[in-house]
Parts: sequence; C-alpha cells; structure tokens
Amino acid sequence: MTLHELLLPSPWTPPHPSDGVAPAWSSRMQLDECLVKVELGGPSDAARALSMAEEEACGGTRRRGGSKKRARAKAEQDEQPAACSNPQARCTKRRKKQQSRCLVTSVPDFDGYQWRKYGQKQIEGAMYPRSYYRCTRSEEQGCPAKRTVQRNDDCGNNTMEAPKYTVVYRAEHTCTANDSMEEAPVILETTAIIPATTKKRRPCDAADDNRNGVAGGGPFPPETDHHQARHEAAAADSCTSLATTTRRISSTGRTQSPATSDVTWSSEHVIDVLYDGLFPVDDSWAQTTTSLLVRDMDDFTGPIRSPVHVAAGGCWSMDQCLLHLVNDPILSHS
DNA sequence: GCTATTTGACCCTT
DNA sequence: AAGGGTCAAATAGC
Repeated sequence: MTLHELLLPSPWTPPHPSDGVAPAWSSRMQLDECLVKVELGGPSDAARALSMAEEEACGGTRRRGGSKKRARAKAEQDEQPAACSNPQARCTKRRKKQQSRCLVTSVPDFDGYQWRKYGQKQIEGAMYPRSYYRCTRSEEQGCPAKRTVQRNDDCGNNTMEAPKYTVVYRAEHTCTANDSMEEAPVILETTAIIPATTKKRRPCDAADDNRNGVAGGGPFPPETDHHQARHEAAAADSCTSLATTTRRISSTGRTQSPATSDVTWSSEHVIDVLYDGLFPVDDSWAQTTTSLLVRDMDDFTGPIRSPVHVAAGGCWSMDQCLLHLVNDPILSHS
C-alpha cells in the first residue's frame, strides 16, 4: 500500500478489527457501500420525473433550480435500459461503489487538493456542523472528488488541544496532477497548542488577517466553528511557521519534502520522516497512527505525492522546525 | 464584475 | 418520516 493510497481517495481498506487500535482512519463513519434497488419502472418514472421538472419550472412559488436539474438527470438516468435482467424478485445491485475513506486530522484544509465548499449542515447528534466540499476542478475537468469535514465533538477534551476534524473523502480525483497537486502547497502538519480564545470572528477579520500577513491568509469564511478554529490555528505562531517553512525549503530545492519527492521511500524512511525526523510524537493519537502506518506500510514503495498529517504534542517554534528540517538526514540530502 | 461562501430549501436514501 | 447530501440565490470580499 502506498502512502498516496493511504491519504487520498482510492480503494479503502479498513483497519484490521483485531488490531484493537483507534486508527487515524476512523471506521466509525460508515463506508458508502449501500445497496441500491434497481427499480424496474423505467420510462414511466422518467416521465414522471420530467413532468415534475416541468411543473417546477412553471410553479409560481420560488423553487430551487436544482430540483429541475436533478429531476431531469434522474429522468435521463431512468431512460437507460435496466441493467438487471433478472425478472425474479426485485433484484439489487451494488451501487457503483462510492469510494470513501475517513481521516482524523487537526488541519483538514491542507490535504494537497483545492476544494470548494458547496454546503454545510448541522448533523443530528453532532456538536458541530458538517461542511461539504468538492474538488475545484469538478467543473472544468469533471473531477468527482468530494469530501466532508466535520469537527469532532470535544467532549472531555482538553480545551487547549487543537480540535480534530473527521474528513471523509468520496470518489477519486480525476483531475490532472499538474493542475492541483503541484500547485497545492505541501504542508507537513503539526498540531499546535492553541490558546483558547473567546473572540468571535467577524467577516472583516479575514481581511485583517491578510493585511497582517497571517499565513494561509486566503479569504476564510467567517463564523463557522470549523473556520474559526482554522483561523485560530493559523494565528498560532508554530503552525504558521511550520507551514511556511516547509513550503519554502521545498521550493528552494535545498531539501525535498517527502510529499513532493520522486524518491522511492521505504517504510522506514517514511516513519522517520513522518515522526522521528520532524516532530515529537507524544500524544496518543499520533502513536496509534504511527503503529498503524508502520504495519500498513510494510510493503510501501513508490513516490509520496500527498501531504502528510502528523499530530505533534507540543508547540514548536519556527527555529525548532527549521532545525529539525535541516538536520534530518533524509530530508536534507540534496 | 468576478469568485467563493453561506444558507435554507429540496431531493434522495434508508 | 427522518436525516443526510446537494443545489443555487443571496451575500461578501476583492
């Protein structure tokens, strides 16, 4: 298994149940492999859907355009000949497997791809809303990749800890690498201890961040917990320093980030780079992640192109980050 | 004016 | 019927 496969949407292999570890790839989110019934209605359903669409188009009340569009899509889909020829009982068939995988991270935004948010919803029983993203290349290249990001409930957690987010990736990127992967900043994540802040962000704060030179200073959406946390994380010095440091060193070619390297890394290298070479690992999440990766990446070969998420237990200064990057024997070889 | 995000309604799946 | 996923108008920022 490659690190790329581990970190990016592709056929997902759940952790072995006998392992008894709490993996970074949480299995508590259900894999999207639900069965779908192939209705035998066919054209009549299509006609109904279409007429609904027409009805909506003429309706006096304000209806969302998406309804019509979706109804038409459904109609077109239903016009296709039924895939199942078995007349007996209602046949079922696995829906084209929507690949999904789950990642728990404290920095959900830095995953090497560019995403556009298209929705947010409060989920039943969840403390924080779930955000829905699709690949920014979805329109121009038809890339089907999507992801949802939801902040984990921090019940009982130390408020000084960076919040964790559950990121569920669905479908695989089909957009070409040079369009997204190479442009995207390669971030080796650390987790900073973020001072608790009670200040509620206002829309203008993002602009303030830009003016003040806060790293990652794109236009952050205001008000949501997710993005507020991201703001807070960006404001924490160590996070900012690490992100910019990693990117700068990578771009100068002085060292080669594992995330952009074409070098074939052994699992040993990967572990060195991910955990020992860069960051102290002293929280439980990181350690279970380590063991999981060590086991799963025994047969790891091939280039690492994806960013790496690592939780570190402390707050690192820029100097510390630089020192570790420069002194790392693997990273600093040129 | 363009682009990205927010938000509430709508639709689909279970 | 409930809950989750998606749409697109409205809005904000540049």
